[in-house]
Amino acid sequence: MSTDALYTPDEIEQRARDYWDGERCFEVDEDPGKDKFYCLTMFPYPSGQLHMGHVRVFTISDVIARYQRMQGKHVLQPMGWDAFGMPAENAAIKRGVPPAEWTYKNIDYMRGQLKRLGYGYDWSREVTTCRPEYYRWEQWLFVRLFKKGLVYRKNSVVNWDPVDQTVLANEQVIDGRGWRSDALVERREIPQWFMKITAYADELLDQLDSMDGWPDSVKTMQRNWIGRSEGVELSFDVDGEEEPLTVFTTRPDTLLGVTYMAVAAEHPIAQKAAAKNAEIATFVEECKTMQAAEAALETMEKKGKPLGVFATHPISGEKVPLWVANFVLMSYGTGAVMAVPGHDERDWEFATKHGLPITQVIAAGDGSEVDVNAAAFTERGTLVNSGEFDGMTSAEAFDAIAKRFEADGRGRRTVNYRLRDWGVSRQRYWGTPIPIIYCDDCGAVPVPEADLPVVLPEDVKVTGVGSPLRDMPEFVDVDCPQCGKAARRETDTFDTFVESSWYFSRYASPDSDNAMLDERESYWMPVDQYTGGIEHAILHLLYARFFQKVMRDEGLSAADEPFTNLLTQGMVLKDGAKMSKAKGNTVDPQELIERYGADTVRLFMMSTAPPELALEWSDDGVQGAYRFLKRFWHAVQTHREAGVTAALQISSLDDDQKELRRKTHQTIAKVSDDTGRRYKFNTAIAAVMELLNAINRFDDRSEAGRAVVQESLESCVLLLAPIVPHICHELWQQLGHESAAVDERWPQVDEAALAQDLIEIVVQVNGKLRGRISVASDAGKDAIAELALADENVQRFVADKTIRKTIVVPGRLVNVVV
RNA sequence: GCCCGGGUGGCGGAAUUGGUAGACGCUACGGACUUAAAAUCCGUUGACCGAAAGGUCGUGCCGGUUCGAUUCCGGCUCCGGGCACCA
Repeated sequence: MSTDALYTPDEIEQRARDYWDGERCFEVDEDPGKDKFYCLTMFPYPSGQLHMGHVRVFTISDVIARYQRMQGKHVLQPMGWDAFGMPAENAAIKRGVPPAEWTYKNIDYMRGQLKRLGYGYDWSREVTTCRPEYYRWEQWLFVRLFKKGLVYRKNSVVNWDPVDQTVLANEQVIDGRGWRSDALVERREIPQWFMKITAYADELLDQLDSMDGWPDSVKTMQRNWIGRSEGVELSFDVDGEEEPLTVFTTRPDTLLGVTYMAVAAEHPIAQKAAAKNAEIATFVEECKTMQAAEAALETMEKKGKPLGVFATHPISGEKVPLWVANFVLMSYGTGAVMAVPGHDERDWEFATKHGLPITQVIAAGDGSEVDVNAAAFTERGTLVNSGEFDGMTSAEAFDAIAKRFEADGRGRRTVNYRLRDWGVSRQRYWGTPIPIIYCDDCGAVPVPEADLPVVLPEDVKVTGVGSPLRDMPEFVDVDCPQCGKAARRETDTFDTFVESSWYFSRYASPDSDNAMLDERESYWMPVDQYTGGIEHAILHLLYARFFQKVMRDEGLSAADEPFTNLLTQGMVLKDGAKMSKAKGNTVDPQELIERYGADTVRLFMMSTAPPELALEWSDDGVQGAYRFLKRFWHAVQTHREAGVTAALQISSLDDDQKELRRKTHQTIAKVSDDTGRRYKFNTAIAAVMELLNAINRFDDRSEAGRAVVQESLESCVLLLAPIVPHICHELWQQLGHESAAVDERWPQVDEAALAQDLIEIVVQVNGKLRGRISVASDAGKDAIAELALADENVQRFVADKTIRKTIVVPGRLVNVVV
């Protein structure tokens, strides 16, 4: 074989890229006459270089985009940068480089990597969130929401590092200590800004029911996260307190089983008791060293102390002891809970540990024995030991008790959500400045629209202690926009989830400098296909849905939901663990691209596992992908070297030619379904590999034989074009086409080519495989059964036994039950 | 702890609606080509029994439904993701 027929990915991929760039293939306008398809990937944080997880998700999305383009859709696939975040500050602390400089340098490098991988992005729409042109609009929206009452300020808990005098992210707390200082982390309450996502809780919940394009697992997680529960809010009088203690319960039917109550360490009742009692004071102090993360809270040892204070049970009138407990949080609900140890697991454990009484007030609905001293009985049932409510079902008692409280004015039915309002303040430098000015006279005043954006100074020194913004008088010292008096600018920045909650819309009008979104938004939104990591199933995807509704209600969009279809991909693992620098098990995509080319990397990623599953990295698997591309390349070269191919004459094919043609069209059908509907690219690739194996085995150099091979090879090229676009671009031309593969339509199945005279059917006896028979594809059930029984091996198992039943599944199997 | 996933050969995985378990690829082994190596090509490859035909077992564990279960149901177990300041 001549040298120029060798597979040389470097040159081939360069030529394909030059063509796409030269023709501006992936730049799209808003053409109302065309059927749009908006294909989006969760944009990356510019950490420095692409990792395998990026390569995987971007390739999945690019395959879908290119497939949709071959379906004739007007496809938008944009790319941008989620550019604010902690790593830039950490790099700055470590190397003294300003975060902005570090970030922009990373973006430039990673953009080059993305281009080398051949993704079909419309780079003219690139969005970078750390640019004032971008973040000014979220400042603008924040001010609008402030005026609308959807934004408010309240105290909330952070992890405080007493040595570095700084707020730590949960990630920076390791075993309860600061990651840099190693100091014991404290809970500290500071005033922070919140967005009222709870105002949209019901809509966020209800709409999930009609989101057919989302995986059930993600919808279930979001439902549970929102956690809507109907219950009753009721109050207990407390000895020596003016104000009654209010609690929420979803199980008012268990009310007579309350044997104690628990309040948070920060609760005024606990504080008062601590002032009088050293032991309680010590315990309350101890509660401060807890972490803010819920996982830490839920897994820690449940501790408490009796306060020596009693509440009066609102129905029985009995005295109920109050405890202070480390698992009750002041910031959630009312900071107090009623405890029913007989019918709640956590209360049961706490009561057992501290010798508190356990009372049964619910009996099993089916009358079976219940022993609440052995374990909490958490099911609903029939009330016992509950005075006038005895004999009611849990549901009846719920109503009766709720009514009683409503009549007394001591409580009310209410709906409670697990979902909490979104705290958007971060005590960090590298983020969007929160557009608020604090005035001694006017309070918190939003920055007027005309003064936006509040630009983040980029020329700073980050030390890791305190906030750089706070030390910059030119940033902090401003006049109050309302009264003109000297005032102070807010130095906190937004949670970076704010930027990622609306970037998908900004891609439609990335250059709009007089509006957050313009009329182009209505052409592209909602996103047709959104692809990203399953780790974003709740937070990012819920915040983005919330923002979409907020933008809709501000008249910026007509869409209720931002993402019609969602695909969540698994992680890339090596040796069973997530690839990460910390574990030292990363594989640099750049090295592989340089060695094998982008197509090999893309092919390996798509062929080794379906998108949703975790993908186990394998160097040998990459080799296998490379080998396949070489075989593919050589198959086309071998075919070409035999000269020009004549037109295919379908009517005059022999059996072998028909068989290859059948395999070709079976493959088209399979790959179309796998790529277009199932998103199982691994089995799509396996099917094309099978077809190529069949082509290589097919040794018919006749004119008709070569025509069949031509059709098969062309099918392979088009079916693989979304996955390995560079090699397919080249091979398409080599197969004699003037047009570019990127502009071709997806191949169509010729149903006639699929027809088969004889099919194989499996014969089982008592569910065990005993033989195979060949039957006419249109044979009736009786004929199939007769043939099955005639099989020699089947006879061995049936011969001397009575046939009780014969099950015939046409086209599949026969099962003889003896 | 709570919520959501997952567990199939030596490995990644396939089996789409309850119907042939192991497609396709990798590894390993054997062979061809080569002075040699690389590359490439051909063959074998779940375990066990058997010369073969063929048989027995087998999809994390225990149990159930069914003519038939990797698939459905109940109970466990291990691994992963999320848990509101990693992105």
